[in-house]
Amino acid sequence: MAKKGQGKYLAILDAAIKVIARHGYHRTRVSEIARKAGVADGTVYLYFNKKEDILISLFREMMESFVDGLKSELNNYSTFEEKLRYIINYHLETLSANRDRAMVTQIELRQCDADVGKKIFAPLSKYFQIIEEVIQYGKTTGEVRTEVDNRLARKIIFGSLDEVVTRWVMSQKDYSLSQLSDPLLVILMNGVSAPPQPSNRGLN
Amino acid sequence: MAKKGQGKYLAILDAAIKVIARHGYHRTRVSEIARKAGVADGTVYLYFNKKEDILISLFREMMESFVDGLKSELNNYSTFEEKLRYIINYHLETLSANRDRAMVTQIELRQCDADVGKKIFAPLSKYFQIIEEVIQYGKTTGEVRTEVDNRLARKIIFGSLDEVVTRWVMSQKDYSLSQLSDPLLVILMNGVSAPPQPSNRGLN
Amino acid sequence: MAKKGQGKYLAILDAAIKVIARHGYHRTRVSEIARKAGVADGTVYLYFNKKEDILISLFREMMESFVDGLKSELNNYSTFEEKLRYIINYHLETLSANRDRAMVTQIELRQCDADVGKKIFAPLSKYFQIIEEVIQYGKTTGEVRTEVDNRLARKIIFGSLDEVVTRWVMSQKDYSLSQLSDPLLVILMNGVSAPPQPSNRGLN
Amino acid sequence: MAKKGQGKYLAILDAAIKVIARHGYHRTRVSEIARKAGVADGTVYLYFNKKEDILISLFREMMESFVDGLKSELNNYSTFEEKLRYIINYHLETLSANRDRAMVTQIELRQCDADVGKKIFAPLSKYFQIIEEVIQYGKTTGEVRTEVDNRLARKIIFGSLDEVVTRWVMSQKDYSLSQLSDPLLVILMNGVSAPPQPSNRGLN
DNA sequence: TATGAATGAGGATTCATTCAT
DNA sequence: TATGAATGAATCCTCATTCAT
Repeated sequence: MAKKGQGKYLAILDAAIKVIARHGYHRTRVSEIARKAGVADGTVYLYFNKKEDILISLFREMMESFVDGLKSELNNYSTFEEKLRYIINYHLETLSANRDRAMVTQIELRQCDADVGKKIFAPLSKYFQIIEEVIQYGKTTGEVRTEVDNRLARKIIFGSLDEVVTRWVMSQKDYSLSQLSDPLLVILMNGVSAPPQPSNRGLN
Repeated sequence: MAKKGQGKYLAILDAAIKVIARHGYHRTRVSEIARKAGVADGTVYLYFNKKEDILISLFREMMESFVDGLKSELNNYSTFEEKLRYIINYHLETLSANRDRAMVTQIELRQCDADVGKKIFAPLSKYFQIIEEVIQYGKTTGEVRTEVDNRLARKIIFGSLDEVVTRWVMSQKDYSLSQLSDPLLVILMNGVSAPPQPSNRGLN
Repeated sequence: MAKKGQGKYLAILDAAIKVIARHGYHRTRVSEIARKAGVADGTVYLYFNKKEDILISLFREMMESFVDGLKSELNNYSTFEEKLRYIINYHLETLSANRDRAMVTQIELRQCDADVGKKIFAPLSKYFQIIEEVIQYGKTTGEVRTEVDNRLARKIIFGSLDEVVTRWVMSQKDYSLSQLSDPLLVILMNGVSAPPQPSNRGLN
Repeated sequence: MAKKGQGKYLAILDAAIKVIARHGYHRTRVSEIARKAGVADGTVYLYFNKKEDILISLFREMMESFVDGLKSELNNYSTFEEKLRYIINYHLETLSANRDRAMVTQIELRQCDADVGKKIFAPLSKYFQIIEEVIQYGKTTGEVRTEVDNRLARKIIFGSLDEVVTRWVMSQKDYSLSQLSDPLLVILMNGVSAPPQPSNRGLN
């Protein structure tokens, strides 16, 4: 039952994702995580100090691999639009690849106590930083208007992605997240408003 | 100690907001809500069936008054842009008016178990519907591109607002939410991208 | 099952005496005390904050009633010897009246952690004080040598009584403690040494 | 880290004395003893069957060396008074030489369960026997009144010494135990009472 | 309606002990 | 002999919920 690889530590994290996704963190008993990981209850405490630490480690591991994966590819793209498209694709595809993982990220990780919140913020803020850097890059290439506030734009981008994923996770339906990438990119780039009419003004 | 008005029911909800905002839902004891509301522990169960119901009622009450307030004013505006501006203003100002309330909405309400999630979705979806109707309205006035997917646009609008509020609630800093209304509107309307260069100017 | 009188508080203490005497404090489960007291597990925590507090309260209650009973009678005696005899009788009879109680006092109460030790010392020291006052009184009546150190004499008196009770508690045999009162008094008063021989010196 | 000498067995006992003196037996984890002894947790179980056995062995070793040391010297004294003085000195000096050791003897060793109590009694009773033999010897030399009950006198002597040491161990103050030897001897020999007044002096 | 003492199921955590190496 | 990772039984305490008053 226990996973190989880096051993019981990963086995416990893997089990935690599944169990927490199903029941929610607070309804999850440590003993159930242990059972699913194929270890004894006490073994969990050789790798984590408290139940809460499982959640925090879970998020840290996920965010780190998420951000690492994102960073490594991002340099392959040279325009802002390509970079943003990549972020959107990466975000949606990574999260839709594993619904359990997404569920933990979107729902469970927000509930926690203030302490947890802070510990979770650190890895998240690296992602924020990357987005803001891309926006800044867009300004240097002239693709992004200079009046745009980097931080606000980042909140809009991240907030949109996050909401899209949240609704997907909460929805029973099984639509594909990736199909939303292109329309999302278009709106983030151009907004929702129709371009000013080429105006038949001149015709009158 | 007990609030007047609609009596103990509201007193309990008021107390719940404060206590949950401070400690988080799961760390909040029913007895603490009761104490803060000035009623006996058992009295809480004359108005609510389970602890969970307090949270659900809390959200329903908040969303209903939120949506009612939004609806009643929205008709005063005749263009899509005005309507969207109003939604943004209303959302940010209503939530920044009471940090405790905002905290409960943004953080605590997401934690709950699947059941709770569903009960919470109903009032929220009314808000979603209003936003989508406004978008649809924008299409009829020609302000919104018809290719824009209503549901996706709604997710972007709501997701952006939600993220802006979430960062505000989590942030220690005390900046004003309202100041973000205008720049947010601009980006949602026009996106982040710079307009195509009139460019061939020099060619003429 | 629950005792009447001052209600559950006393019922729990009574149950605790019996259970702790049988199994020892550390082997005693709170749930067993609760069961014997005829209350629910949680009820114990309405009257005591921690398991440890049961032990402390137990000792405080016992020492207080012990000291109160001792004080009230002690004034009836006017010589040091009578007072000391009364202390000895009272100590031995009170403790032999309830073997469970004695067992808790003699054995279990000494084990505790430093914190407990300190909380237990306060009531005990009242008893020490009474003994020392009686010794001092003996000096004023000329019954006690003035070179005798009050504190040391108190330790000898208390230590002797304590050891006598400890051996009785630990012994399986069922001899009477009271029968030791008189010989104990004699030795404490006169020591073990034979008086100097009236010495047939004069006869030679 | 591991002590030399008889090897790990003694290292573990030494470590146990220190750790138990600091935290108390029940709060002491076997792993802490192992760490302090410089051995692995499992190694402890090559030398002791159960945690409890460490305590019992500890006491047995201490009592055996205590009794051996006492016996060997006791024959050097020929009067009861000298022998008793030696016992008192030896008891107080031996225990004050190592506060950790004393702490374990006085406090921790009393806590244990009935089973432990019995196993501990055997080595202790050798000490009791020696004291009683000395008392009996005092009767043969005429130094001790024959009415004195040997067992009771032993309890008084041991109880006094024990109480003196207990108060010293529990006290924060750092007074010398040895200084109590002489006054203790005087009271045990002669009691606390003043000699009968030669009184009829004035009549002559 | 209102109370709040009482309930008791539930679960995180500890730590003595084992055993494969 | 020695190790120390792994075990899992054991239990204190919390707190949502009930119900006699």
